[in-house]
Amino acid sequence: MNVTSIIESLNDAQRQAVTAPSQAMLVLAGAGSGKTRVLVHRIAWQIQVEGVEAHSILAVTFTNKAAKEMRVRIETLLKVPTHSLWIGTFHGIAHRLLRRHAKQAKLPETFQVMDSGDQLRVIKRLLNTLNLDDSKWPPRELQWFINAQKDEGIRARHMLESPDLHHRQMLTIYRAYEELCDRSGLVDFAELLLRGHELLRDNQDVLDFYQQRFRQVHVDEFQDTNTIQYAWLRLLTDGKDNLFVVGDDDQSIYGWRGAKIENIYSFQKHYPNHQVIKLEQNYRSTGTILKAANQIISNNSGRMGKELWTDAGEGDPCSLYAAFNEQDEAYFVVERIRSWVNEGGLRSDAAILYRSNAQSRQFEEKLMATATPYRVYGGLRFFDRAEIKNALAYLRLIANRNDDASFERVINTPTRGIGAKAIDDIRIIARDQSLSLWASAIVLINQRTMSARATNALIGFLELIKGLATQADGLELYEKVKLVVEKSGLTELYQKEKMEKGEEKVENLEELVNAARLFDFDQENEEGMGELDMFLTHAALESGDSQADDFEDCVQLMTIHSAKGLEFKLVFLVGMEENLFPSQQSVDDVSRLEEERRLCYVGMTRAMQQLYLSYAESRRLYGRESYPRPSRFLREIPSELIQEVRMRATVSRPVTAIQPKPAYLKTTGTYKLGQSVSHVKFGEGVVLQIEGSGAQERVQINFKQVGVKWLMLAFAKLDVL
DNA sequence: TTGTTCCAGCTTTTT
DNA sequence: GCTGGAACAA
Repeated sequence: MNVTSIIESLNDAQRQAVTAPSQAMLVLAGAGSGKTRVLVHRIAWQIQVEGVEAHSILAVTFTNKAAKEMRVRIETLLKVPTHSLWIGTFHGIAHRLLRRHAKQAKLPETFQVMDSGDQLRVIKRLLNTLNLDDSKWPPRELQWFINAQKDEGIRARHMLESPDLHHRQMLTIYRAYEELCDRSGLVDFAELLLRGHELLRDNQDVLDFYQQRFRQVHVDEFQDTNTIQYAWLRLLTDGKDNLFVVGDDDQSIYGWRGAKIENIYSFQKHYPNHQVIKLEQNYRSTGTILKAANQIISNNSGRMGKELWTDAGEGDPCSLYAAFNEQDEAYFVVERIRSWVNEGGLRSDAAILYRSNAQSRQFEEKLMATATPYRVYGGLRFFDRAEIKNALAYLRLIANRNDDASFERVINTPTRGIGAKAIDDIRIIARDQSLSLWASAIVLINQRTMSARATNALIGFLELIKGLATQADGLELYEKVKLVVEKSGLTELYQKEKMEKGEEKVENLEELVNAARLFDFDQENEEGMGELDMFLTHAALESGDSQADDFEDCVQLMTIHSAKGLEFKLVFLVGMEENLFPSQQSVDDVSRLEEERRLCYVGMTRAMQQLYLSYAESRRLYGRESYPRPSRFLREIPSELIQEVRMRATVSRPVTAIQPKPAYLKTTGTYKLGQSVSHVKFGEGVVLQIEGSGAQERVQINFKQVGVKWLMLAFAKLDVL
């Protein structure tokens, strides 16, 4: 294989980074400057040219998606499979180490990974057993508190007893939570990292082994690492100067979840022999878009300093639309997308980016009304769905009887006559005798204190689990899943549920069986884990796409956060208003405001050809009409880069007063209550309500197939029947 | 046990 | 103003 194929397509800075001799390296890669490319080629270079074994290379990312993409790209470049190459997320790699060295990590061999939903439930239950009022101790806050401590590497026993009563109580709960997790063999996400760090820190032999094994350690999105992740990287590369990190301080947008942008500065201190390479040539956007983005980000302090440029030409100016209200904003955006599509553009090249999820609705309604296919990112993921979690809980109980979280989840799902009283009794025994719920249930049965009926119900449940475990023995993975789905009564439960909801749940359960069938055990197989354990881990660590692949050409709707790393020809950055973007909670804190500004920078640099910015002069928020000021970020863009768009004929409008409805805009009178109508997409229905007038006129229709919906008359293609 | 009502909360998200 | 979850009633 020849060396040129690895470096020929690279620019000077990229090539320098890729071919540098082994040393600590910080690659500051601006948006669209070929960050992943450098990482991929660097690894290929080391294997191909430096003769480093794939086995001795570690590459860490934040998302499974990024890890997968990197592996595929390396394999494509090298034209060989790279099985022994360790590429994974921080959590995935930590998990792998903990499995291998469970004993040294002081974990049971059968430990299971909890996702954040599981964690929240465990905390709620814990508050219950501690007889604490969860309105006074909000579970979410506690979850946040515990994770924040763990992210900083702090265990309950490290924390000082504080005179502050509130703090002391938090500490007590943290301690109790740790005990409960230990007893149940459950490990939350933050714990994976913390344990992973402790494993290396406290076991010199393990540390030596991996330090020697990994000749090269690569990290993607380094600006997003938190304290414990960086500490872990440092242990692994201690004294070896072999840490290669790629990141962009200007794209650090996860400070609120513990990411430490400071790690970039610390890196330079901790690895004094490091080299810094900046990638500033951008291959994505037009010159105008880059100039605007550069201007915005230049308002931040303490940057490493970077300025994106392109030789691709200036392109069109950015467009700014001042909408009358949020409806008008949505109308404008959807109209622009329609003309983009009419001119031959793909819907999937157009993205609507917003600061908060709640903003998506307006756009969805307008897109729906114009029958424009769209896809909203975010929301429930496959493995997060209640029916899937229930099925998984049965499987987890089969794998580990002590998994209290799962036990509690399914003991009465579907209902089998085990009421709150019985469950309470079990909890009390568990608490008093430090037993798992499973063991406590057996104790409770033997006490013979319950009614015969309750006892039988409980015995029935325990027998069911035991029976499933026996029957599952020796079956293929997918057969086990199928067995559980059918015999647990879940399918039956959802079949009885009315409407499409239940049907969908049954389908999801079938999909779970299918997922198990397709589960690539060999590829994921690690450290001799059982196939079922591996599958359960996979479900926790990789929650799956929120939507099945949709091959239809769709407009993309998502938050700016989730757009990071993506690019679109046509981008709408909407809701550019003070208190929305930047968000209310960020405006009085400089560092948070700067993070909002970085977010704005991230949003703008998603655009390849055309960037539209918009704000509404009036917006209904939490049921209240507000008159926000345009976002300060808009003022930070030089006016010569911006073109104001006016859609309406109206030239000016008093800023203060609420617009009286012009007399010429009145209800058309075509639609009456009870009128039968038909819609291209939704079929036949009956008009229930009419509201607003003119362009804002909406009708509520009860469709036979899809139920009640509000439609904008201006767009809805309705026929009177 | 189910359906209803009430009430808090309301950035951003991956693992 | 809406939504999801919990408390409550039947």
